[in-house]
Amino acid sequence: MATTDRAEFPGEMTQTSPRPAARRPATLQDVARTAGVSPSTASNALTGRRRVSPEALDAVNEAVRLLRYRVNGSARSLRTGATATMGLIAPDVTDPFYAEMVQSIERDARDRGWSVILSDSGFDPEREAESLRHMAATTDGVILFSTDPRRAPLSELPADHVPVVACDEPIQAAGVGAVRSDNFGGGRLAAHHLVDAGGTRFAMIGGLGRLATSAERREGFLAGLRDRGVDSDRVLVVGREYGLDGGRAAMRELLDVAPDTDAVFAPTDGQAIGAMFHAQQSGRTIPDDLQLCGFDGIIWASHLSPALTTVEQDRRAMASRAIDLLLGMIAGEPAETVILPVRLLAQGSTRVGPRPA
Amino acid sequence: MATTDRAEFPGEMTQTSPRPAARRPATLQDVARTAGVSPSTASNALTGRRRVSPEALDAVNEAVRLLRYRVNGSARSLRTGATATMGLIAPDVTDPFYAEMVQSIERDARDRGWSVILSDSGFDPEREAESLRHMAATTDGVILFSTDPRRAPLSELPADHVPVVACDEPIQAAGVGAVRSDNFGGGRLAAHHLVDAGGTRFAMIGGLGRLATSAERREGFLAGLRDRGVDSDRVLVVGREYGLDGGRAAMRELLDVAPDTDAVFAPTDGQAIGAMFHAQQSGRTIPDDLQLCGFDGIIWASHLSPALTTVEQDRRAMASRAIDLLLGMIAGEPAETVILPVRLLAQGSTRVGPRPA
DNA sequence: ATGAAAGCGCTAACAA
DNA sequence: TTGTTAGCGCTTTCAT
Repeated sequence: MATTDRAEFPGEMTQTSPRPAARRPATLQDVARTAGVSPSTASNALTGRRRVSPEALDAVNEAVRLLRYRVNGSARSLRTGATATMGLIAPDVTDPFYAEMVQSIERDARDRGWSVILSDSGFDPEREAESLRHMAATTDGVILFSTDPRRAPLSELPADHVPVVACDEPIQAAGVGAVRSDNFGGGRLAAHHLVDAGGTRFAMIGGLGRLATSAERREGFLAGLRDRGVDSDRVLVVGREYGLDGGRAAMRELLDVAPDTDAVFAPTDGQAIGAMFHAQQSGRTIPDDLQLCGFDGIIWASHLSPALTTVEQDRRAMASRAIDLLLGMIAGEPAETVILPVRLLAQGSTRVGPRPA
Repeated sequence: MATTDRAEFPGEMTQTSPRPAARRPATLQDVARTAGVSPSTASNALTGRRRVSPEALDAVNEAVRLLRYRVNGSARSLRTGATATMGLIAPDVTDPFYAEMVQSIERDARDRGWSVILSDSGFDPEREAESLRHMAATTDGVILFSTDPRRAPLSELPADHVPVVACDEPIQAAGVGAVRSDNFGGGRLAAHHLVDAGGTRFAMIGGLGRLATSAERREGFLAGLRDRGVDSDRVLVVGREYGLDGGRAAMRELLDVAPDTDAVFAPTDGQAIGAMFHAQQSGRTIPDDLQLCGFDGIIWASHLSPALTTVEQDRRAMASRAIDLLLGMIAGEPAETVILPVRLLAQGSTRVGPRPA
């Protein structure tokens, strides 16, 4: 590194150079010198934070092109205290719902000139807290799909608090932004639909899951059943694990305990699909023997046979609102809570209910 | 920001403070002062790059705890030229295969103290190149699931080349590390299996996809058929789009052109599953009417009815080998190419072939 | 509209 | 083993 001296004998240049001339990357100083302006003018030309004469601007841009200059992010961050990087913590990027959210958020962020550091918490509050702590020190803000809201991991953060937007999951802490769907309303929507489609013996699988979201959807579902005169005390609620396997297990338990169930709600599509697979492999026909409604609206739901009826979340909107909110908070605006509407996507796993006259 | 002065009148302290005392985060200087040592000793105590007396070590650690010190990554990076951050570029994190790879890589990296900046290229070489360029300037190395190997985007990088490991996809460029499965061998494995399971009229869907991986698997498949005496010129190869929709479209085309096909290979599970959905919805029974074999071994493959026979890639191994390789290259070791073995996961979408006596 | 100069927080020569 | 000091590349007063 320190041996920047040229070879003293031409012969030495002929050595098998494993790498093409590894020149020191150009600095802003180099650009300024080449452009014939001062470093501060070069800086202002590039950042646009101060007006610069057209000539200077051109000269700087030309020098940048010539020298293939790229700003040194570390130096800029050290100076300004900002990194143009945000953290993103999700419980399981293998789950299509989170995967879609990650994709949308990352694209949206990049389009605005931001980088995204990803962390998969694996539904583990420890990992989540550790990632959050790390990101508090290395990013300008974090979008968090929290795994355990009761833990309120934010209070454990170092004094320098990063802006945090809680996505999908509520978090009990002041100063935290939040973006999520109308989970209660969605659960209620599912209940109404299942009743209208002719369900008579209702159950919910995955209704005991650790995510607060699951609880909200469950309460909405039970309330929706009550709206229609169903005694919600008689509604079976089983299962707490997420994903296909969680749904399978819950459906197994359900068919064991209450084989005459004919209308089932699941708080996530992953669980609903796992449940559907198990029910079908146990010989049930959907929707004839059993009607099923999920939540999320992941792409897979629409490809299955039958396609899964589900309460669709507007993932794109959640992503962009979360970023709007986070960037706003980074810029000093106050934290807000955004609740997005959901809609019922009626597909083959439920029968269309009797049309009202 | 600049007004760090205390309020001159006690009364002013009572103003509604929107945020808890936003103290300046502690610096290493602060730690050194508190611990009663020099900055360099504090630095060495924390990084372990030079031996430090036990007393000094204790004092520094205590000061760190006391002041809740966290190292300023920008400053460290500016000084050392390293960021402890790697880039990860994948074409579509919504595809379970990439999602699983991203999850494994991220976990593995974090366990080793590295952060991961994610970029979804959306199968777009432009986005891919742009991300690569950006990461070349902000990370210490990149793991790249390239979308278009012929483009050889690496040659366009600025002179300062980051170490790059091409994962899953080959890249035509010197000095690039590579980790991928034995795609040719896997395709051949699929062919043998389908023949042994009684297939007679073979086809491949998604065999025209843009990824080089698809071509390798195709060639292996055709070679495998030839091994068994099948005239590979008579094997239909259709479809170029990825994902469930790509597989659906390809199967539609196939059933249209050659409805008597009874054994199909797809180069990715996503395509295979889409194809299976379409075939089933067109009234075919799998495996009775049509046998199907995919490639990747994603979790969904094992949940379907019937479960999808597939050539399984060792995703965990790919992830950890890619990171090993990348960290090695960052440390100055030469680029290598690692080819990992695959195995056939025989499930319900193919009939078990006649056992050889 | 421009330039000179200071300094963000850290690590690594170098000296002791 | 420790401390002193310089400087990584950038932005930003402040002065012109």
